[in-house]
Amino acid sequence: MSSPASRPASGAEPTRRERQREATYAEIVESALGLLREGEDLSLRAVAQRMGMTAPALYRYVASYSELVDLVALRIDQDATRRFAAAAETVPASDPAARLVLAITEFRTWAMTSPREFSLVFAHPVAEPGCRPGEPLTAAASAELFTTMLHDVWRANRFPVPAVEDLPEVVRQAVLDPAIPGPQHHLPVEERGFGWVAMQGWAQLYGVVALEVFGHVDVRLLASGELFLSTLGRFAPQLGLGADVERLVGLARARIAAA
Amino acid sequence: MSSPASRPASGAEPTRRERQREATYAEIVESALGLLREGEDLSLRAVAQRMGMTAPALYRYVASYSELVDLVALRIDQDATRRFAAAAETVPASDPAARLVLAITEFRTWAMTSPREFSLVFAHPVAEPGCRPGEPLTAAASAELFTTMLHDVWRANRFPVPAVEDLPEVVRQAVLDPAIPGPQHHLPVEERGFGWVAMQGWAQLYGVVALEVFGHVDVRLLASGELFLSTLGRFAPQLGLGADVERLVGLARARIAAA
DNA sequence: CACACGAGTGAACGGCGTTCACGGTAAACG
DNA sequence: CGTTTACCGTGAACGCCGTTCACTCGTGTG
Repeated sequence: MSSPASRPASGAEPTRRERQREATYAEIVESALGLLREGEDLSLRAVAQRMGMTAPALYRYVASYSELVDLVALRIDQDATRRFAAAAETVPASDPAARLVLAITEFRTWAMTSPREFSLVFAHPVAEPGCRPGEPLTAAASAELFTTMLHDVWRANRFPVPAVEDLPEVVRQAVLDPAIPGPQHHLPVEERGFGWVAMQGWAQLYGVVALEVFGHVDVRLLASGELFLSTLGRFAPQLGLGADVERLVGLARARIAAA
Repeated sequence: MSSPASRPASGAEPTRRERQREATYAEIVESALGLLREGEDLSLRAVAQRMGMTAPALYRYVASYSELVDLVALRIDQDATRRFAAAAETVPASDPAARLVLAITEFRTWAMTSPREFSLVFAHPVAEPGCRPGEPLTAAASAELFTTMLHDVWRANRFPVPAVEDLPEVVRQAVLDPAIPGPQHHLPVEERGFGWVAMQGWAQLYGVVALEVFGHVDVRLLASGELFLSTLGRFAPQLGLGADVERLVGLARARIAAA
């Protein structure tokens, strides 16, 4: 059954074989990404062929096709998150609202230009038979980034968040023990209401982007991104950014136009 | 290439062969639905076997596997829409807001209990390689239903909608010539701003439901539906239902608890 | 009656995920 | 040093898939 590769844990330098193995892992994911980028189907055989190997050999590294997909999805999420962060960096840290807006605008642009990658990461697990909702995806780097950036906004302007004790029971529990890593863990208990606002914001963002990517929006509206922008404009005031809405939406519009 | 079945258009009664053919069509879709319901994989061979036929025979009815999927998705959308409408009917037509809320709550419940059907209809086209965003899906019965119900709310309370001339250029064009059939077509031009509100509302609803179905929400929050309810509560005021929010959210909460 | 056409079949092709028995090569050990 | 062991990769095979093609019925039409 070959347990998931006996990593040296914290042992000293990795041995030759281990380095080799790690390199092959990387090449597998890289090849898979290449396939996706070129519009090819993602399959074990195709990945193997790209590496000059045969499909069964890949089973020394992944237990199944779906594990390969998970691996790739994880990597896509990480790469994309780096890209979102880079978009935010184009503006000084003293303007956290602008950074947040640029990052989520980049999220939308990325999703529109890489729909297959997007759906792999964000709409993947449900297509297979015999799966129930629940069990959140591992790919959460982007969610953590957005939460952190929203947290920066909150640190700057302390927009109002619901009191923990006013939240419904289940929500309170979820907020007090967040499933996704991030800055919420370090918040004092009284301020954990922030997490609830973050979830709602994420739902808004994800919703409009998914709707656009999956083709449920009038084609003529897609390029302009007006639906996305209006969602942005509607949510910003809840983040204490009411006075800044026009500037922020303008920022997002400019970035969309530039893409 | 056998154009898509030479229907008798508006000709008198259908001939024997045509009735037979129509029945087979129906049985194909029915068998496919059965497979989905039972958690089996959807495949031409499986559908054929279920009907006591062989796979190649299906090519007399559908041109390809993906056309079968489209057919099934269309049917799922229709069935589900009937279900949403039935949920609305449990409350008098004099209370359009309650009807709308019950319908979309049923939409969420349906999506959560039939995730594969949901993703077939609402997250389908992007997974295949070589497809660009755009070209909206045919499955739009549910969208039309929700728009109509929102329109009923608007007729009752005339909540404010943006003036057509205030809308961005592309939005105005889309609103003046809607892609989805519905009551907007019969609206006087000055009132077409309603369509923009409808799209935004649909984006909200779709977003939170998709997020939940695709497992990007804390498991503990799923059953209660609090994220959905809070989205509802946040959007209702924009529909001139500010005074009614508690009642409407209560209605939705009760229906979720009952399911 | 003869004809044409529609529906359905079986065989086949290439591709897929996956399993398995087998070789070779590099590391690990005495 | 030699030997053992563990790992990496192969080729063949299985059963599934979508799809094509030549073929056979049986029915409806002229």
